[in-house]
Amino acid sequence: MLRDKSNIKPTEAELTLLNILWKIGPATVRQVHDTVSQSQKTGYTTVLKILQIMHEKTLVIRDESNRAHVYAPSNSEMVTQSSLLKDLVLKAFGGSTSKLVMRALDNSTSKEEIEDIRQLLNELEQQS
Amino acid sequence: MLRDKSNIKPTEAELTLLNILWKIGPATVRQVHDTVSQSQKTGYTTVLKILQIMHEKTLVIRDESNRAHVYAPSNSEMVTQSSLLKDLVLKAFGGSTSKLVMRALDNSTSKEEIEDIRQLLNELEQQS
DNA sequence: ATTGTTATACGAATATACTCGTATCTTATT
DNA sequence: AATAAGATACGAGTATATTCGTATAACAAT
Repeated sequence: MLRDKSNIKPTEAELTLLNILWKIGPATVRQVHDTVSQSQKTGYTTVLKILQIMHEKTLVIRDESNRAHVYAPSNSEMVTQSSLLKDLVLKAFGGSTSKLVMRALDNSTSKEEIEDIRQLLNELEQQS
Repeated sequence: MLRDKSNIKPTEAELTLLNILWKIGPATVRQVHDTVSQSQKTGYTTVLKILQIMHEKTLVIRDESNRAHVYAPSNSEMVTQSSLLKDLVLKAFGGSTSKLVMRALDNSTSKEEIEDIRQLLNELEQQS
């Protein structure tokens, strides 16, 4: 069974690096390593290797025109977030998005957040 | 670093079996295997082994008073769902639950679901 | 040109997840 | 009692994820 390239689920380490690339934009291994090192101890070649694997999986694209390759995410943060949510909805919420949303919303949700979500619900309703 | 027992993340195979246990209630390996077999081909001893591992991880409890042990989830579906969501919020949404919720809600959300969520928002607001 | 710095490539060690065969034990049936 | 059925335990093979050391190549500085 061939995997749908558009729907590869990044592993935990891969997601960490994707978060960095979304934040700082296209970057070299050095830059990614510097950034990730601010929050956790990781070897340079570890970051390199993971980016290489991500390239094989087409999770990132890379520009090899310079000696230090420049990596960039293949998919936007939005697309990846949607994909991860879809996966979780299927595996833990019986396919029901509203169940997931209702579970996500709990007492710790602030008034501002509640208002933001209300606003979005209004917009969604008008569209349909 | 010791792991918080209440916050162990089940793997994909483990979550499949947990879903079955939540649905059919406490069950023997045979019953779980019969159920999982309805949707996928899996060996009996594979199910057995995974349940044994889950027992070691305290993801399930088991009653050994009869020859065929009876397995039951340690945590409710609700608690596990919340835990998985919390994990995803941290790893893919910068810790923002409302970002996750807003990403989860898209055009495919039905009017009924929208109304359900509105209702929940009202209740949350009154509580705080 | 030689040396030092910095890059990629590659292989290997380790950890975890998943799968299943075989051994062994318990209970039921003849 | 002997056999069959059905259960758990255990070990091992395979796959994937993660980590990093070492080799080698590219470039810079002297």
